[in-house]
Amino acid sequence: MNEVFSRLPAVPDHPALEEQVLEVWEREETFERLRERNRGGPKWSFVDGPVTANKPLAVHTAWGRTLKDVFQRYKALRGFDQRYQNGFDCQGLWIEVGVERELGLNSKREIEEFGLAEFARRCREVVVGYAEDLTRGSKRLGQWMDWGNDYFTFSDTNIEYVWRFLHLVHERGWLYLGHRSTEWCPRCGTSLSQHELSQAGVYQDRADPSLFVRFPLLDRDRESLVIWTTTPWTVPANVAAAVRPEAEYGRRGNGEWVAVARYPDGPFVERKRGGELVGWRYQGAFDELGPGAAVEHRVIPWDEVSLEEGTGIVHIAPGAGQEDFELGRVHDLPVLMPVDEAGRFSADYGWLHGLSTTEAADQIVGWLGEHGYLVSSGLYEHRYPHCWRCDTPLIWRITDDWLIAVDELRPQLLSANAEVEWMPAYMGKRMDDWLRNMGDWNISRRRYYGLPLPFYPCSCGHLNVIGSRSELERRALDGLEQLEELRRPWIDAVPIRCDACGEAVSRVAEVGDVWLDAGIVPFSTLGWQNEEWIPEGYGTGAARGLTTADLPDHAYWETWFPADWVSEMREQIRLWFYSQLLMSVALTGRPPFRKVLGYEKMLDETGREMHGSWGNMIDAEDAFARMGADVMRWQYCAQPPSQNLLFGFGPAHEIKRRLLTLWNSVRFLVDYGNVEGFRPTLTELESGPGGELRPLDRWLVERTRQLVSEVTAGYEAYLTVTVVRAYDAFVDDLSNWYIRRSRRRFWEGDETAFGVLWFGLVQSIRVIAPVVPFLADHLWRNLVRGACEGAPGSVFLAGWPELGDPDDALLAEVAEVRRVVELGRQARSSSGLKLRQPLRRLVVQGASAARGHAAEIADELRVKQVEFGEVDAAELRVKPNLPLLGPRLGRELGAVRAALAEGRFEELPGGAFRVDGHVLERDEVLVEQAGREGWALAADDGLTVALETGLDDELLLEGRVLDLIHRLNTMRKDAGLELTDRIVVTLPDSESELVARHGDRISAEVLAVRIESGGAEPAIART
RNA sequence: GGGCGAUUAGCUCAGUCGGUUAGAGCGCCGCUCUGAUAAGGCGGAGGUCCGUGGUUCGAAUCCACGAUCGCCCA
Repeated sequence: MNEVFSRLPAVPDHPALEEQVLEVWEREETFERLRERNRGGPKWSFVDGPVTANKPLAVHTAWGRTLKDVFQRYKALRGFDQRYQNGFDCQGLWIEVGVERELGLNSKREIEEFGLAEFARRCREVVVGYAEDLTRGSKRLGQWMDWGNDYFTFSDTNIEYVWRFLHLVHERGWLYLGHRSTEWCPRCGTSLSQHELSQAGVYQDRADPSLFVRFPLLDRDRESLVIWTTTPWTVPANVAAAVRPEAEYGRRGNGEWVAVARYPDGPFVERKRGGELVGWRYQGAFDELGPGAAVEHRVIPWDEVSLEEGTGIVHIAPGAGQEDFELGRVHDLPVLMPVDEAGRFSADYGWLHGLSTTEAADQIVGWLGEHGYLVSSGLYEHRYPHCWRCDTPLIWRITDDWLIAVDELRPQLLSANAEVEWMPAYMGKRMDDWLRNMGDWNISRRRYYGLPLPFYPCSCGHLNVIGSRSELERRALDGLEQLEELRRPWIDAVPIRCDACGEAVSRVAEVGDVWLDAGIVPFSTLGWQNEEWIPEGYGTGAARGLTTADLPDHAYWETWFPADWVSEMREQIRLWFYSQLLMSVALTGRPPFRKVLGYEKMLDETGREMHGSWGNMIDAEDAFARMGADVMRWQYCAQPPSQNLLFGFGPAHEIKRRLLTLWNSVRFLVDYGNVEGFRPTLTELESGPGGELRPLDRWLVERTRQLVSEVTAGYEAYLTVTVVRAYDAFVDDLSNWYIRRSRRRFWEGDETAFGVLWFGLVQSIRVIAPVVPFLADHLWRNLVRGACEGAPGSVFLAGWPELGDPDDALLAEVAEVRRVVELGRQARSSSGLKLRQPLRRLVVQGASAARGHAAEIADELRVKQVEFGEVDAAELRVKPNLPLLGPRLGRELGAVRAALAEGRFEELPGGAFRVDGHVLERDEVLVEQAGREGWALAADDGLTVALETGLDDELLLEGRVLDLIHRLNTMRKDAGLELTDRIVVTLPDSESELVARHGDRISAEVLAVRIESGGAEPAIART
């Protein structure tokens, strides 16, 4: 016999099933057909943030990719035309540092010796390799993207678009070369931008030396200033000491001056206002080494001097600290910069020459001690910034960096951000805070593999900024023939003619911040201001041969910009979301996205950070193999985005069990549907199930409607957690109410029940498909495609169910029935009467809506009769209806409550009560019943059920029948019989009364063709 | 140092507009069902709702202060 549905194994093998589905998608070009189907439909624009191509897919990245895929799939099911362009981030420190490590190079000098051209080629190879890895992993995750049509930020096209932006920035007068103190990574040999410093992991706890240093005063005999520092290497750069003018300072017996507030116990032999100390001159600790000797060290005033830590006298080294530098400008202090790009002391510093800032620390402390400058030293634990890439502690150096002034743009940025809908909302506030407080954008990096800054400053004072490749070619004096890519080292060999004086001028050595590369994406990939559409025009420079992406024309940009939705982790607020916003506002005055979904951090399942070295990192491949992509996706989607995700195999196990309920429900339909020859009707997905619907059937249909409307609302709000929760609740209702209540109908072949169950399952599979695409499509193929003529081959080609609004009254009715049943079970449980023992009667009070479902309740609780009415009980419990009585009685409520609790009330006709001098109307109280002999009661929220516990011979006999049926069915199972096998039952003579009175029932329940008598124990045999 | 958020059962978290006996999942214990069975159902133990004070007839919920943790900024 040909079965309509394929049988399902008892437990799904997710990874195997997913591989199968991937093959089908590939073979049948399901994704291409979906895109074809939606072509010309309304547009939904999503722009994918570039993923750095420097490692294979990680479970962290898979979170974001899942969210992107879920909403793209949802929108596709709703008929939206989409772009599906994936992107890779290909330049910058991430890439460089990885290659540097791989090549065993450890400084900029070694990279230059290795050769920049070869270095660039190696960087490209790494990007190509990881782009392939990431693509493979993302496909395995189920992400539907236009793979092969990706954007790569190292393409010349992308670089040109950034140039164009920088050109405009220069025209507006926002570009400048800043001479400032910046955070500097001595290992990488470059400064860092403010937003690089804002990345997670930059500020780390760290124990540094804590030094109290004495500077002898020049004009005051045997007196000195005491300062405090945690960076010994900055002491040789000291030029001043700052005091708070209005604070009080005191001199100790040994001549040391400190702030009184820091040492309230004194004793001090002399006290002065800080202002009186200003101008005092002192001797630097390292003056004899050279640079310090030429400096006049003096005391300066500063209102910001902290009286919370240190000595209240602050060591000022403008060459080695940010505030110091700013203060130095105000007071016109000399700048001593003791260390070079690599953080090593320069030749001017005598015996310190060549030492790094960390190597020098101990020696400096020793030297200060030996020469009488050290008061004391120890260790100090504090948060200190580290390089986001190589973890080296940062230092401060004075550098000339290219910056974009943001003050003029700031108001526009703020108003643009106000138009963006952020989810969760607090992330929008974070962006707002950042925009209000951010400083100018440092866009230069002294590195190699990155966007070449198109700046050509001429000695005549004119700054040439090149805005495009053609402009470069037009103005080039030399080197065009060797220009492989717009990249170092090739571009450095192309000097241009200065616009102002006509002299030859070279490019600056710096490359650009990676966030320029990423921020320009909504322009460079969509063809902003591009006159003519160029097929495969994006694959230029380093991206040549890697992608088939076109460079579209401006009309296309107009169609797809701004993005309707973007989604990345919270960190991107100050990174990609920011750079995009700034570039977009500068170029167009508009925000580049309408809605943003941000999400928090991923941790391991115990709440710790995942670290390779801690052994708690989960490899994506491992997760695919052991939990499967659907389970991973479910785990991501079940997570409120405003909270950290605790990811792991433990939660995965739980999810598998939950998905098993769905699986079991489908399996139930498949098994019995096959047995009974059920054939679903495709049109019923639109029209609703056919046949004579019973109340329970109508309930499942309404419940399905409710699910579709809840899930739709969840997707529309970009909240997957709502979707997952609604789905979970639905499956529970379908399985534990509809199927359980209807079992008998299924094994009697009730077409209507099959149709209704099929309807509920299929509709639910359709709406959960974006979250678990593999499982959903697998089940769709079984339940619909294989069973219905002309059915769409994939759930993703079936559109979205349009079922209308649910009937809330019916849903509420059944909810009440279930409450009654739950209370009934409680009552049974409390009286110790198991369900296999039938009981005579159940009385229900306070559940009028459930009245029409008496038969269901009776069956569910195995009682002969259900009555609705007053529970006649020994004790009446009356509670106040607080929302009504609170406002009415106010202060007297307490006494009334107490009186009710103690039973001091009088029942009045019509359901009212007299209590403590007040008359409480019927609706102002909640009445419950409690205990009476021979009854088991359970009550909750004004609903009471009473179960009659008395047993008579007939009930006892029926209990024995049910026990026997149970026993025989267990024997069937133990014997491994099929659901349809018929048996002969042999029973001992002691059971003859059961057979005589209930023989037919027993036969029907255990599928017996006849019952024989004999033996000492019941036995069965297959016929 | 400044800002934001959090603190509820052993663990992870819900808790609507202030309302009656504060819930769920997992884990634990017991029971139960047996035609979903490597499942399902019910019950139990387990709570100083971070602390203190205030507002209110009534506070996990609102306010103030404090503690601890996290995040962001410096």
